[in-house]
Amino acid sequence: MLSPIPVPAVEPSPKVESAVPDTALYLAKLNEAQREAVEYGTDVKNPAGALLVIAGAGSGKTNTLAHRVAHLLVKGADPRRILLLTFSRRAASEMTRRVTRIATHALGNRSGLAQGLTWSGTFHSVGARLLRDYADLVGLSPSFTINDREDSADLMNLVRHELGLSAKEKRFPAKSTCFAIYSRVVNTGAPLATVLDQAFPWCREWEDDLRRLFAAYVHAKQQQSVLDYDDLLLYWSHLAAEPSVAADLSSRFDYVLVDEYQDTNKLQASILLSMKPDGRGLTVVGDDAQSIYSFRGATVRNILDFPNHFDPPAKCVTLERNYRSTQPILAASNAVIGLATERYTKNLWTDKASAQRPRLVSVADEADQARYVVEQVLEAREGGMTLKQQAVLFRAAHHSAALEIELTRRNIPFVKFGGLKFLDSVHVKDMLAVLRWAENPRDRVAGFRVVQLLPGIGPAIAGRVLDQVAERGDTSAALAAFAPPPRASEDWPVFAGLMAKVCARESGWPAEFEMIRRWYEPHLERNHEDAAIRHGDVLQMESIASTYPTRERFLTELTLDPPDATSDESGVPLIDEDYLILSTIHSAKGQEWKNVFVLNGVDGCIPSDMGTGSDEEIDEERRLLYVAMTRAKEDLHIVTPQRFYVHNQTAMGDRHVWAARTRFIPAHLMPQFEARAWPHVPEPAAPTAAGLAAAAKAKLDIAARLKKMWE
DNA sequence: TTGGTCGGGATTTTT
DNA sequence: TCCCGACCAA
Repeated sequence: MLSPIPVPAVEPSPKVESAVPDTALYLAKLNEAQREAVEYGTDVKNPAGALLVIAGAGSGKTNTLAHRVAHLLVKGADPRRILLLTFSRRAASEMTRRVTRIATHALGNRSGLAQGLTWSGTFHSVGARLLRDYADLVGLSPSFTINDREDSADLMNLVRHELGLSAKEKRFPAKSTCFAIYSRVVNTGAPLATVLDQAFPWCREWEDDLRRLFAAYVHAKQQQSVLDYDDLLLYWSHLAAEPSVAADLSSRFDYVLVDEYQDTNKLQASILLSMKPDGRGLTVVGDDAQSIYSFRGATVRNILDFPNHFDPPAKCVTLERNYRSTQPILAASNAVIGLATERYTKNLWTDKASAQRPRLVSVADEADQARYVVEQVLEAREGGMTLKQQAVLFRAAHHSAALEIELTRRNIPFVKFGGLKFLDSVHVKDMLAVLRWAENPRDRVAGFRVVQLLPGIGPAIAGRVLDQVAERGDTSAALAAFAPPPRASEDWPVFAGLMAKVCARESGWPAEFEMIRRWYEPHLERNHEDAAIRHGDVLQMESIASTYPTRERFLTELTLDPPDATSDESGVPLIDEDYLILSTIHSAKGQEWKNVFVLNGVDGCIPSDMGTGSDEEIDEERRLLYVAMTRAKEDLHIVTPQRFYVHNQTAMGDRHVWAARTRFIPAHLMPQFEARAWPHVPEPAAPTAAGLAAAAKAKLDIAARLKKMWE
């Protein structure tokens, strides 16, 4: 059943409209192209066709988009009928904050309007919200739960065992690989065979088994009423393609605005096109030179082909003026991206002059790289630059390992973005599994995990418990009736009692979190050496939990938008404390710092030796370096260790390799950089005769001393 | 059936 | 280095 869309309660406000001529203060601050992007087709009674904004790095993209939204509100658009799709929730809240600020200037005390901007978030989170509204219609239980990547891989693994694929002679691909293949097929819409050829050639031989596995996986998800990330898009796209629903769905929103459009995939594009088939009210913003998510199925074609999806073609505005970086940094970045095989749609310029070219620093190894960064960071701080204004970027999360050790040793606080997540730790997952199982008793992965927390219960008995629960359709009753093995007889009734209370929502949210935590504590102590640190995490989770209104909201939002920073184990720095930023290049998207260090500017890291298969992959790695470089406002250091250690790779004897400077900075680009070696090696002074004699004497002395040890 | 130990193998980036 | 499956003892 579709609920009618509420009529906007916003009364028209002629006073405001007439008080805001085109030269309004907030518009006057924009440059010409930005203003064009902000003002295009904002007659609220008659939204114009699609708009594409190509916004180069540092060209004020977020600001422009925020102004456009604010401008729409000023012109009388209903904030509840604006859909704002951003890349992360962090980007969404940043956007809301700016819109509020701009609207406050323009609207005075009516700025509360921006609070009504409730439909903003990632494709996935918006998808989840819409699907709860339309759950009945698509045959979903409204209490469906969402599996994160690990959970999805676990489910894939359960299914794989059931199909007997784990007992093959040759080893079947790992569960996470299976899931990655599945996900890529869904997101690109390409046939399995193609995906295997292009991205997973070493799994080619398993095609038939994989197809069976995926069919069973889909079946299992439906049985258990769980969705994975891809399902949120997949269900949404099917919903939007269904004529009877499509009209209702698309009429919910007058304006749809999408940020970081270069990182959307085919599925996401199809959703947009079915929501706004004629493009009216649709705005997408992005930069084809910053597309770095093709491993997730994103395709630059989305942004390049966008205009011609519509008739007449979408209006295009290009923002080419860079407000972020100094001229030498921008010149070097342009030179790097200029070597791509594909030509990009714009050339960035700036008038921020500087004499300092980006530095290309050669160091001996990763240890020296870490020391160099620390020395430079501290020096900049001496010069008045806070740690927060500086960032260290790298291709893969583990590249910062040596640096993290050095920072910890020197007591320099840091926060790391990307890589291992809060959610990936076992204790966090254990707690979430209890909640998820209570929320959705059919969620087998969650139940399987929870039941096995009890000593004396392993996979076999856990399987039986879950079968009982499924049979009865009532978790509390099934658990109460279950006869546990002797070893678990003491723990069992306590556990069954806990689940009964949680399932019945007896204590309510968030009180039940504390109840579960108390039950979990002894198990945590028993299973982990470092229980104290983990316990701290669980307490932190408890305080996060209390900020959500319901259990369902907590679960959904935590899986779709987990806290993405992990920090040094010595303690999470307080918000107002100063700390250095460490981040994967992917997680640095959209951000900027005064002083930026790029680690491991060598072949094998950038480009990653995993991504050198095809020209497309190499170009993506090149864009990655471009993204990293264009984060810098004033100073940029690309560090190239001549020797670095190989992690997580088939150790063919050698634990390290001799590395060459990244191929993206060939010799003819060197004039763009200031090359230097660190530490500075002074010319060795020629030994004097006296010195040699002294050395010879020392050698003898030492030899004598060593002998003496054993006398 | 559980839970421990042992050995072989491993593909980066995230919603 | 860490993860996963195989194997074994209780």
